[in-house]
Amino acid sequence: MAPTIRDVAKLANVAPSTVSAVLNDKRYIKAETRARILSAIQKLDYTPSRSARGLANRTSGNIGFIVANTHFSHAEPFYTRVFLGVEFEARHHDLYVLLTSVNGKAQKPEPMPRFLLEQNVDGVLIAGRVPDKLLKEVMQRKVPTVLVDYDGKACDCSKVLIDNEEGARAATAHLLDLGHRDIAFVGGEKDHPSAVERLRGYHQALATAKVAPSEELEVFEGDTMSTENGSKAFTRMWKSGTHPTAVVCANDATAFGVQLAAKELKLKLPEDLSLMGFDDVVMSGLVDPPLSTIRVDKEELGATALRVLVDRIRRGGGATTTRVGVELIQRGSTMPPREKKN
Amino acid sequence: MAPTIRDVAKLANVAPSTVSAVLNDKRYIKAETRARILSAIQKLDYTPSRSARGLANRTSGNIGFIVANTHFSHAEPFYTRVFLGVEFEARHHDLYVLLTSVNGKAQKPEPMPRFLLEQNVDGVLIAGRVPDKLLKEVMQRKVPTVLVDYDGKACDCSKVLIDNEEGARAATAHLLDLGHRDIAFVGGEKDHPSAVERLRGYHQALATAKVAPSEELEVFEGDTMSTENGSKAFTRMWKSGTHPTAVVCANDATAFGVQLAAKELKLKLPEDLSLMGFDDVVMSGLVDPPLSTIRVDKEELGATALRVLVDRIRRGGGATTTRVGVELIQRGSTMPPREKKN
DNA sequence: TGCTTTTATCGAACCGGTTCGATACACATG
DNA sequence: CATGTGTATCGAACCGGTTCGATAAAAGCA
Repeated sequence: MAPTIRDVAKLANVAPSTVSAVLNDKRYIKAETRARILSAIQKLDYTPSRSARGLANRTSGNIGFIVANTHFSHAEPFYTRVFLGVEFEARHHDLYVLLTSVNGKAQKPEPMPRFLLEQNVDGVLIAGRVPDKLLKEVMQRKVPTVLVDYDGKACDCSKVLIDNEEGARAATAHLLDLGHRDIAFVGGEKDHPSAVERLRGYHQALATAKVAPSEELEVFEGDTMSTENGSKAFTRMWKSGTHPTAVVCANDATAFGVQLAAKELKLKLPEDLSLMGFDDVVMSGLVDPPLSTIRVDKEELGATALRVLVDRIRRGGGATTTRVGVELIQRGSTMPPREKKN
Repeated sequence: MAPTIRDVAKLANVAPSTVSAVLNDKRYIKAETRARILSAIQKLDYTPSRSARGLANRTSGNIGFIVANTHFSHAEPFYTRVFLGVEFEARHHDLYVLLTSVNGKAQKPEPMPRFLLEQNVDGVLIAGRVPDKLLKEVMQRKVPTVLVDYDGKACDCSKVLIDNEEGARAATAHLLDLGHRDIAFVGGEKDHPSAVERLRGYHQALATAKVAPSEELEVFEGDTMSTENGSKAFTRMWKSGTHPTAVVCANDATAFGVQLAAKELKLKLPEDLSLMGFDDVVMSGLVDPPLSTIRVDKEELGATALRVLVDRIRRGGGATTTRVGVELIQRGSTMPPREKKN
């Protein structure tokens, strides 16, 4: 049988409540008494029971991590790494993380995650896009919630997001610095919050460099930011006669699509076309030429989200929005444009 | 405040213990009383508190899932999907799953997962290879443990493994059925437990078809089952004058290696060489020609592991070994051999 | 010296379940 | 009719923590 707080109390010759006070750093405790209790804890290898603790102060010590299954078992371990960041940080806060996946394209009325129904979490992290319906239901529960990498509109909870605007600005500025002036923006789904922000960053960089934007240079396709849609969008633009010397892509996946389409169109990379991605997925370093991109620190994203959540749980307060920084990674897909033939 | 069992009891005009009896399906309860209690539970939207429950029967309702970080954030979401299978199945058993990653190449004394130190799990699943030291320490804790997809030797806990032998047998039989007689086995690390079993299955299939095995047709390379090693091994064999019409590979990665090497050697696929992989990773469907392979149902692997664990927890008993089935996926990399020129 | 404030510890009550002996009625049996 | 057995429910004690008012010694102050 595991030792209880009463065992510790007996060994240290104090009342259980005194041990509890030491454990929780409350009330006045004589230094000598504290030492005696701590040594008793050591001797017995005592760990407080989470169930008992939870029962007494009606907290669970758990936080829930919700992610769409479609995002999670994706080949690119983006949210996996976000989760690892969360779990690692949670260790410092004495919290357990309950990971659950929900059906991303929920047609049928999907049940809520158990830990919410059973009120068994002190807070919830929602990673990536999830169905609006779920989001609403979670909000109704009044559980402290933080959205990670998804800017659900009309959702007044805290958010931890990638600094998409700054990233796209840096990506575009990098191409401008290389001398490019005809820079396209190729995306998949046009309305995706991240895409919108990245497009804005692209515009800002152009404005700063006093390069006029152009409708023809901004193309989108379909309702996801996928390789296929990237490919289609770029092909359409190119065939319609718009020939940029560089492309800022909504993310790495669309960049791969552009890469494929460009090869199909007999363009030589990166000489004929410079390419910037966004996310820095594993594949980015493996394609030919390796993709220059904007790196997002996934573990840090998760760790930050957890800290924000803990803050809301412990200190309360209103909804906040935090942006985690990005980093430009220069690989082989970007170079100065060919000399213009006049 | 959430309703308690006493609220339910009051509403149904019974004692709390009677509600508990209904909840746990114990003792004699009059049908009419049960109905009254259930309706009260409904009306109040009552869910029993896990903490209180855990405290009373000193169980946590949690199970731990341990995986090496190197395996987990790998691009191929193998263990991610195993985990999803576990979590999904756990819902039916009213268990929460605590996922934690450990350092795969732990040189330094890494701390045990928290949930073990705090005795906060009723059982543990260990997915994939983890450091021997950790394995030993977990065993010492006497927590019910099940190894998933790792046959840790001298570890007398239950195991749930892939049926490697059967898979390789099926792969080889498929090639034999197509008419191949000169079938090679190409692997990476020769001593890897999975590779050993798969080689055995290959031998069995040959024996059944009364085809004599040959040393020249079995090649290995290096100490991992990687694309590079697959490529090297095949090239070496081919250049030494051994020219099979088909190859069974230790896994998909080595198969990709063989594919690359074969193209390098100006072989036309699949006409000149049929190829079988093993695992059915995401990439298998994307290469050219798409790889015929042996599919492992990762979610099922996880679900099975959880069921085995639950069984050990609830019913106890000795260590068992379970094999989960595999499925032959025929894609474009296999076809009958060319007519032999006599 | 007498009185207030600070420091230090105790112990009973409580959190929300589960367990199990006590109790009591209904019905069958000899 | 006495006795035994199966059915049905109750309620007190318990699981292992936390909380907080009570108590008292030590320190500060007039």
